Order: sequence, then C-alpha cells, then structure tokens
Amino acid sequence: MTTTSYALLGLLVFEGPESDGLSGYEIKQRADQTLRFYWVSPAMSQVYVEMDRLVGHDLVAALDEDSGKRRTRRYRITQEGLITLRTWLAESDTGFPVLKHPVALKLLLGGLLGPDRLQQILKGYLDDLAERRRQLDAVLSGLGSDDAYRYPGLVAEWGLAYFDAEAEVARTMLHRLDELPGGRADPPPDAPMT
Amino acid sequence: MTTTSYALLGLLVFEGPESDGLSGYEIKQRADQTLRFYWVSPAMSQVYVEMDRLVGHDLVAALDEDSGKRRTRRYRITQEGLITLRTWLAESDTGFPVLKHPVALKLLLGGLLGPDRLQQILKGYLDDLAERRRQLDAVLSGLGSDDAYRYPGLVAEWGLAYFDAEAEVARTMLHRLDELPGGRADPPPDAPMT
DNA sequence: TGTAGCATGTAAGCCGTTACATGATTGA
DNA sequence: TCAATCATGTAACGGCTTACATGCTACA
Repeated sequence: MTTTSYALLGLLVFEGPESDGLSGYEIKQRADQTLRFYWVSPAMSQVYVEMDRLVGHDLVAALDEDSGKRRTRRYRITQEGLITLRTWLAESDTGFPVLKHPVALKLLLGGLLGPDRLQQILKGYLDDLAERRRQLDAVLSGLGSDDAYRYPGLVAEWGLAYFDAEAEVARTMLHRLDELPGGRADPPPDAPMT
Repeated sequence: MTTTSYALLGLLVFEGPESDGLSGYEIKQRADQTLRFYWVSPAMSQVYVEMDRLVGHDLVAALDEDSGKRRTRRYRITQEGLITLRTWLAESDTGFPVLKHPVALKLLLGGLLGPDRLQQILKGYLDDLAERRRQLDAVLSGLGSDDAYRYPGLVAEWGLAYFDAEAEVARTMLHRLDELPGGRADPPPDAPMT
C-alpha cells in the first residue's frame, strides 16, 4: 500500500455510505480535480490497478452494474477500509513534501543562459501559475459551503496561497535579474560560469 | 536523458575547466546540499548510473585517479556537455513543478481525524520546516558572495521564501482548525465525513 | 583496533507512465 | 455518421530506491 493507494481510498470517503460508489473513470476525474494539485493524479490505467489492490485487501468493495451492453464497476470504501485509512492518517509517519521544480533548477544554471532567457522562463512560469490558480479557484467554488467539503476547502485555500507565494517569488526573481551585471547578452558558448 | 541527468550534469559546471572534476561521492554531496531542496538527491547508486550514461553520451569525461590502492573516478563536463546543457536550458519545455505534499493530503481527509490530531500533524510539519530552513540557510551562507554562486544563491533564497510561506499557511490552518465546530473530539470509528 | 567516512558498484524490485487494445453511449 | 466521452483493462518499459557486496583511509 502506497500513499497513492491511500489517497485514492480517501476519495471514496466523500461518497458516504448510501452512495453507489465511483467508477474508475470517475475516480480519475476526482483525482484530476483535487489530488493533482498536491499529490499526483495517477494515469487511468493505474487507477484500475490500485482499485484491484484495494479490493484485494478488502478496503474497497466493487459492484458491477450492467446497464445495457456496458459494464460499469463501482467502488465503495468498506468499514475495514475506513478503519485502515483512519489508522494510516493518525499513525503513519507524515513525510516532508517533495518538490520537483524545473524552474528553480534552470535558475540554478542561470549562468549558462543569461538573465534575458531566464526572465522569459520566469514569465512563462507566471503564466502557468495564473492558469493553475484559475483552475484551483474553480474547484474551490465548485465545493460550495457544504460541511462535508470543509477540509477539501482548506486544502484548496492552501494551494491558492502556495500559487500566490510562488508568483510573488517569481516576480522578485524577475526584478533581481534586472539588477544583475553581465545581463542583456548571451555568454559565448565556451564561457564558464560567471 | 532525464531531467535528473541534466541536473547532475549541471552540478559539474560549477567546477570550472581547470578543476579535476568531482567523484561520484562528491557529486552526491553537492546534490544533497542543493538539488535536494527543489529537485531530488538521487541515491548514491543512481549517481554512478547517471554518470555512466553521461559519459556514454560524451557529455562528461571520466578520469581515474589512482592514489595508493584506491581508485577515484573524477568526472568533468565536456565542451559537448556544456553545449547540450545550454541547449536543454534554452529549448526544453520547462514543465510545471510537481508537488507531493503528504500534509495537505492528510488535511484533505481531516474529517476522519478531527482537528486535534490534525493540529499535531501541522505542528510536526512546522518543526520540520524550521529544521529544513536552518539547513538551507546554512547552505546559503556557505555559498559566500562569490559571483560564481550568484544563481545558486537566488535559488536558495527562493527556497527560504517557500519555506516561510509554507510555515505561514500551516499556522493559518492551525488557527482555522480552532474555529472549526465539532473539534476537540474523535469521531466514532463508523462516522462518515462531517 | 575499530568506527566513521570515502569510494564504487550490482541486483531486485516497486511505482508509475505511455502505448496499445477494445468497445459502448451520447449528442452535434 | 462522426467525434467526444465513458469505460476497462494489458504490456512494455523507465526511473529510482533499497539491499547487498566490497574494500580503502584517516583518526580517535
């Protein structure tokens, strides 16, 4: 059982006991709306693999629904799944976040690129951030004020704050690069780091 | 060639042309000091695998140094490596950062845990953040004011700003959880999300 | 003399992706 | 009727980790 397994298991919690559950397809959609922003949204194929595993551990119950010629397998969390999830939440070691930040990586090697190009990259990042922020904001609005989505709401706010903080830092870096000497020109291809 | 390959290749740039280069062991140490904070620090074994690959592409030159009975293989970036790296920096699609945030994930499922335990987790996160911040601050101090480390310095400042922003959000969440109704008590094990 | 640090690698295996394969249903 | 969406899966493979294996060197 990986963290991703628990994350997907967690998505099923929000359906409540009287729901039919979610299809793999729907699980993927929920993951795209929530998990994507601070964990990962696993590939469609991986969702099915995880569900098989969870069913194997009796943490999830699968029910096939045949309507016409099409089979839809719906997944619900079991009592055991709920207990296991709660135990994991309370007792597992909560690791430190892992960040893979290609913009920071390129900034590190800025000496090879020069402030100009670096600023282009940072501007691109600002655009991407604005786009993501919009998406997450839409998700937050979609949650409504329902008590059941109180915690997801908090997480979404966390995400928005993170995007805002990143945008501010990126803008700061943009200005810092202006002040840098040796800017405005490409270094020759054999120049060492300056 | 993965992003991690380029990241490790990038570490060699800072050695300059008149250096002997770095041993795999030293590369790992540099990665622990810098890459760790915004990319990954690959396992020792992976460092050697990556170096083999880079040497295979002629982006890195390896030189064995036999002192006594011990062999140390030192790696330097080649001209071709420098050009390839610069091209990658300028032309590769700079993806959006990927964040794996177990604290946010647990907060999402806060309904199963109750504000109390959640606050413990957030406090633990604040401790971890303070520790990381100290480490990164030490790295930044170690860089000195050498021009060669100007960009690494900027990245380190980015990291510090990120840690500070995270700490602030975590503290905000801590207070929000106080205001939440239904706190201060564990939900019964069969309670649905509240 | 023994332990921490320096130094290099191989093997097994997990997690997850992309590519592939198949087909039903809905609506323009 | 065609495309988008719903729906489920298998196969191949890549990237990375952990565990394992080996040995030197400096120093307390």
